Amino acid sequence: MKIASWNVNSLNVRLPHLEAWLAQASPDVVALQETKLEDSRFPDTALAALGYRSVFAGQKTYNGVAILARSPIEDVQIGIPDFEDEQRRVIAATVDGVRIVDLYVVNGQSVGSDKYAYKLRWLEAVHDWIATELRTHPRMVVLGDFNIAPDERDVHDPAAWHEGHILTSSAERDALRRLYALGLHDAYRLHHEAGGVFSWWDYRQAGFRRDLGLRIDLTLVSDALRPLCIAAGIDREPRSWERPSDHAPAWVELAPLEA
DNA sequence: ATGGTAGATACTCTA
Repeated sequence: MKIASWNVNSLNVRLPHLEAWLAQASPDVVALQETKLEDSRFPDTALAALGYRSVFAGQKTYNGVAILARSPIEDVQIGIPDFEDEQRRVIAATVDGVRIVDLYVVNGQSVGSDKYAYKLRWLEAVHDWIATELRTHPRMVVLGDFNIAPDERDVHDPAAWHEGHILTSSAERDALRRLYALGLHDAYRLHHEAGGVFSWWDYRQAGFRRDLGLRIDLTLVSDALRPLCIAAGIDREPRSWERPSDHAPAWVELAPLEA
């Protein structure tokens, strides 16, 4: 079972990229972020033609998340329960017995800003919700654009991306460690100790050509799934295509599950 | 070097 995450930065623009990548990578489940589409405009018919069901929670201009799957998608949850938020950043559902939690984590703008405070509040709410959710769904994958680089290996220039910068600040990394403490494991790191492999490159300053990236798109597997996680990776290729998203797809492969 | 580019919307915000 191959499960992937991709921040497409406008599904309206990136539908051809998504279609091409689905055909070549053949994932079973895909979590999308930054679809930037109202639900009435979601291309569910085009995706169904490729064999994918879809559930989605979008809005105009900003945010927007979706889960695509070849198998039936059950028990869909939109947003964090008991956390008021107009921004469409969370969708969860069960596919083939695995709870999929798709997150588009708040960017945070700059350390100390109102948006940064919102990011930390939001991460706290996610933590408390996931803690509860794990009790009923021990087989869980939490994935998406985390907008946090876990450690120095995930940053092209740790001197520039330090503890006072968004995406690498101490408070953000502490929030990520609190998710790990629930029994969630960075699947990419389980299989790759070395750093220098990234999932996001700024459009500016020829970031991709110079490989000035960060690894901020993560797939976390629960304790129960960890022994079944047989591979993980980041597919850089779509970032090199014409008019790309600024993010590349990240994926994990799970061995077949017992019933 | 406080810029740069991209997307959506409406002449600016977010990332």
